Amino acid sequence: MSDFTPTADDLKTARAWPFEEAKALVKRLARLEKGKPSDRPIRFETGYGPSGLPHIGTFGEVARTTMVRRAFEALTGRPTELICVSDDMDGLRKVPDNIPNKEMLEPHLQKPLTAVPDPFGTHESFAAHNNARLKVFLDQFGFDYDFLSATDAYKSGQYDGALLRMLEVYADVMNIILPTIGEDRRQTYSPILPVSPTTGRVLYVPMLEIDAKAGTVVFEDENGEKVKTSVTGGAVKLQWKADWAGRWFALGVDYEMAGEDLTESIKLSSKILRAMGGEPPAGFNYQLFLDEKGQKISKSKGNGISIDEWLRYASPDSLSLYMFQSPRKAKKLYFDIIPKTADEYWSFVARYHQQVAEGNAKKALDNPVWHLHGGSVPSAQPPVTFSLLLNLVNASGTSQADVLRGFVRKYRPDASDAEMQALEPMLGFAVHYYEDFLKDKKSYRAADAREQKALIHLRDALLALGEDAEEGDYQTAVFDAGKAQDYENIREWFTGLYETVFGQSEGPRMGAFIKVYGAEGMVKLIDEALAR
RNA sequence: GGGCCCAUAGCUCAGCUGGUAGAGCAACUGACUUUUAAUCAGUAGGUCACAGGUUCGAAUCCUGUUGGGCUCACCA
Repeated sequence: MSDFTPTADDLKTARAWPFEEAKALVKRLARLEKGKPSDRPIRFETGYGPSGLPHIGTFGEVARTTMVRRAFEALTGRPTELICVSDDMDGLRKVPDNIPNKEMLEPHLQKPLTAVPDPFGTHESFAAHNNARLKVFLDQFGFDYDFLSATDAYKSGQYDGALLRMLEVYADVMNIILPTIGEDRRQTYSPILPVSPTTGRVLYVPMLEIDAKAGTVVFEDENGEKVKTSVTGGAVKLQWKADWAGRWFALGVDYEMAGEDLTESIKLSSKILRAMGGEPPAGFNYQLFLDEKGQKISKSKGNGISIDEWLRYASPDSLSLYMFQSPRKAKKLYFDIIPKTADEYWSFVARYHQQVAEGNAKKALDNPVWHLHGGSVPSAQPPVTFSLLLNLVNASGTSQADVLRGFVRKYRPDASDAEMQALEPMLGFAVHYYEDFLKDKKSYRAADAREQKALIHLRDALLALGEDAEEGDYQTAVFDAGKAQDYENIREWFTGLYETVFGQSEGPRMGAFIKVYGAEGMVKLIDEALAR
């Protein structure tokens, strides 16, 4: 690690967007605290609908929020925390398509997800199952966060204050929300959704009476009976935008970002929060992802890239880099950018260490990798780029990590153990990429008469040389084989060799390749080519 | 139609408290000539979407236009 400690001045002038966000947050706090800062942790939040599986947007949101968090910490030195809230008290609206035992969920429609049994049979509820999956997902990337179940928050009384406050300003809240919804819905709308004491379902019914002092509401239950209930302790939950405002109020959220599709919701929730006497968190709306053709990526269309696909070909760090870049711009997310982003990541790492060594703090703070790693940038870099590795894997036509590793040793004999270690994950990515995209593009042709002779010549030479010859000897053998057939331009022979043996018109430097791949292995490849 | 966001080299982006356009990759040329890749050296490539305005000076600020994305019933 070549970390450095930026000066206050460096930090103040840092312009990378996480710093801009951090500064906006500082302003918010200054306004709020009026010169007497508390020592409470500054709270960052991300929220999830628990019915959906974690996806690339989930990663992006947590990664980006974490970048702002780290920038804020560096800027202010204040303690922070990130709360990931799962909205698991929401009613089950419909049975998802992508689960087993669908029929067992039917009777539980409209119940809070924490009250719906787990169709996978592994957890105590459907919500618990999805929450566990979310946590595994986040942990896989090493995110630092505190998980909060909305159901727990309601039931434990953590939201009670917000609920009671909501009753006090009920009329204002209604006035804010009603103009934004349809005529029909207005008649029955309520920001407060009671849970039916008889059926356990989340009810979308109007409040017949409200007693802010007592903290109670009256509504009509599904059986037609009027029920009076306290709003505390999980007897009711808040609906969507009110829920967001209530959560901000109850948790004292200081920072939250959201996709731009939620811009309007944020505005409305902010109004509600202000009506309650709260101050909306800082944050911004990041843009959605597009596919190669500029179409919006949606799970139903199946276009674009999933997070699993990205991680099959490149590291989580490279994905973080992608998330760092231009968050306000709708970005195209498709396969071609993966190798590029992977290489860019390492070149930023290299540049970062150079910037630190030169004492150029401004540049270092602008460098994406500072933000990806919160200032602790790994020092060991792989000795080759991903695109070189792809060339190698493609040229050699091998998906054996051993052979690739050998190649890299040849090319970069002075690579340290740490560098070779950093190469390891990259080898797997390259092999995947080769197998999925490059392998099928190979097309072998049969050798013509002259090429056959030359190949046989080379084959015999290799057998004679055996496994222990020098790289140069192998290289010479290849040339001799070509010269013996009187190729006027030796390049022709190489092209023929590549096309018949490797199935492409370009290939690896032969001497090095044979040394690493083994003379015997090469003989085998030649035999295969001769048999075509 | 209203609101919000975006528009810089082929690609991905940087440049934003206004001061003669940058990087990486791709492309091209050359060197090594025992090919290719790599490496090294170099070249080319942009009226900063368009049009106005403010200014001594605008990619940068303002207005408008065009193009793209999101959003404006319900659900989250």
